[in-house]
Amino acid sequence: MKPSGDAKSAYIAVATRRFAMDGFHGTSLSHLAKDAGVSKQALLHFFKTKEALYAATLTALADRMMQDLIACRHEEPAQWLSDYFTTLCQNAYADPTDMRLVVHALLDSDQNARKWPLKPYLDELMRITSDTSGERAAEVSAQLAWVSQMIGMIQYHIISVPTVSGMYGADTATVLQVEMVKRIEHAVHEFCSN
Amino acid sequence: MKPSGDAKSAYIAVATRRFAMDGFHGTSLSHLAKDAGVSKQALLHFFKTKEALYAATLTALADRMMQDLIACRHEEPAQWLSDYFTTLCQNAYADPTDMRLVVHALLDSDQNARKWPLKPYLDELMRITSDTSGERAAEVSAQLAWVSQMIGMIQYHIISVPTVSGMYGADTATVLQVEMVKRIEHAVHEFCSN
DNA sequence: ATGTTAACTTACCAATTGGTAAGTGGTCAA
DNA sequence: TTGACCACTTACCAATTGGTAAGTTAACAT
Repeated sequence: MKPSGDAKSAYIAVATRRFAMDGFHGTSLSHLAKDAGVSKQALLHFFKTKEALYAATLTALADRMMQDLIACRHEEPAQWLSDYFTTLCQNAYADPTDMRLVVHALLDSDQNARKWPLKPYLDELMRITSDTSGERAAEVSAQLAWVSQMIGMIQYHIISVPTVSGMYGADTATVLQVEMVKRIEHAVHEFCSN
Repeated sequence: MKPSGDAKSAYIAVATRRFAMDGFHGTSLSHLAKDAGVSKQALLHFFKTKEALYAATLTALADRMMQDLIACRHEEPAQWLSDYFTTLCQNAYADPTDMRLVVHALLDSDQNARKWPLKPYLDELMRITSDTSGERAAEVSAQLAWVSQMIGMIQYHIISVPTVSGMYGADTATVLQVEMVKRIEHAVHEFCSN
């Protein structure tokens, strides 16, 4: 018998990739099973429904994003944020899976009121940003706006890469990537120094 | 007999709403037919496949976005951009359909290399931005980066409204909307005055 | 009156969907 | 040795999918 946890997380890994690519509705259990090299019911043994597997996928995503954020910890909040956002963007060029999954999940979020597992991650991000601002830490909405703007800017940019590349060529897309990282650093700098 | 053009565009309107809500894979021809109050084959009479209907939907979207952009025309490019982006955002609060559709289309764009109908719209936006900058109109990628950042910021914000509302309450979401419009104006101002 | 065409409808199709039921074979504690 | 349990498989299911084929109905030009 194979160790249980391994198989389960392997299935989540497979599901993550496919859900990120094709979304919830674009992914079938049969495809997932074929990707994982097992029968469809192997998945349903661990996750009672497709929805449950999707939920597990999103929870794992939230854990990963929180880990990545913590991994960039730095004494200076400004440096922390700058490091985090730039590495987030750079890594997403190599593997856009997580960013795509977040956006897919956002688009799905109306129809079924699912408890959103990314809230702790967002809260932690807002806590860090509140440390950068000396006395004016009052307005929560301003921090939420900035954080939302930053991750939105990164995630949207990542999901638009294939389209931009198709429109203006791979060269332009590459130049745009460099430009975007510069803009991220600029945005963090500007936010932390006023 | 009903006039042909009316019915066809009515079907596109129905499809637009549903594709924007549930994406391509989450929408079935039967649902669309029920929404439109006709049989499934009424749709297939005008659009040979589901893909073709989706493509027509995206083309209509592109036309609409171009129209909205032109409708805001102004002597001053800076004013034009400011007007356009703020009204785009404001309208999207009332009806997020178009913004959601764009994002869905972006996520779909890898798997099938479809000719992207929004390119003229993007080109026009970049033309306007190039008018704002006096002499430094050289770098196309910088303009593309800015334009992509602006529409990304707006579209991502719009699709995240339900989630943010669920996380932090409708009140916070409303405050965030006001904050976001201010940020748009600030971004346009900053871009046009350096 | 008649033929043509456009805008549909009902009837049907194979393929795929998410999910259930009932095993199978191996591991491990007693 | 036995019996429980776990990870998994094969077999099956009703429902739905996108799409085809063959009418039907009404407007309109000739």
